[in-house]
Amino acid sequence: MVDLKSGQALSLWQKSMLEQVRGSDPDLTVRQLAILLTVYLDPPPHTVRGLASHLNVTKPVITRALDTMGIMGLVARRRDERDRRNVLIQRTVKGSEYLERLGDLVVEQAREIG
Amino acid sequence: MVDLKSGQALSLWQKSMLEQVRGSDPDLTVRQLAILLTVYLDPPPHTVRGLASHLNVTKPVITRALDTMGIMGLVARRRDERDRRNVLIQRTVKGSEYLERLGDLVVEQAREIG
DNA sequence: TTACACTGTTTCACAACCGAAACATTTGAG
DNA sequence: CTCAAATGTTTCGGTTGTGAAACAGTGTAA
Repeated sequence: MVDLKSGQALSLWQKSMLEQVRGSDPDLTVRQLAILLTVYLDPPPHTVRGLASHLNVTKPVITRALDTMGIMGLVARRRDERDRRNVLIQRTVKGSEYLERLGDLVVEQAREIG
Repeated sequence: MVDLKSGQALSLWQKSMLEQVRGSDPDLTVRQLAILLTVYLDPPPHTVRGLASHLNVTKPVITRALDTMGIMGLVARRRDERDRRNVLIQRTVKGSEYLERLGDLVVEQAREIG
């Protein structure tokens, strides 16, 4: 299924990056995208601390990325009622749609290579 | 060979993004990465004008990205002697190595999925 | 030669991101 | 109750990227 040569991998990345750059949507940074993907693909719960550790970045990086993507409607925050120090990061409909489009886009580009 | 499901595509992206973010190398922006990949994968010659048109961004974006990546040693600039208005963007050994690593990294993550 | 068209670059004011450190809130242990 | 530990956020100073517009250098055609 997924047997990728190095050259094909780079070509896939180029095509996908180009699609994202050319589009009118505001670009997400690489870090923001990594956070978004982790929130949607890894099992919850997701906390600021956990994401920071997982990505090997500082906590403020996560807070700021959540601010930005929160405004865009791609993720939501909620306090953990069991331990009110924690903030739980949650998925949104808009975020799901965004990633669905991204996935389809990559698949599309992959098909053009094979 | 390359038959990617949407979920697999997103998982591949997540893993690759995480590898890039976690690394100590300074992150390239999505735009910078798109430029770098285009210079190395599409046939030369590459000009500022051409890249700007290809990525659908303004010329200063290309100039600045080339400044940054030039300092990093990932690309080089040279004036076109046939038409000295043009600047030709050239590959470097360091840039080749950088993309080689990126390609291997994506292939590696793809293998873990299949 | 003179005027114009075309390159890539620089400038401007502004917004976004960064790491480190200080901060407020909440929890839990003594 | 009190104080230390843990959470996420905000502030600080500095760096980098942005679009629009002005810019300098080069080619081209009248």
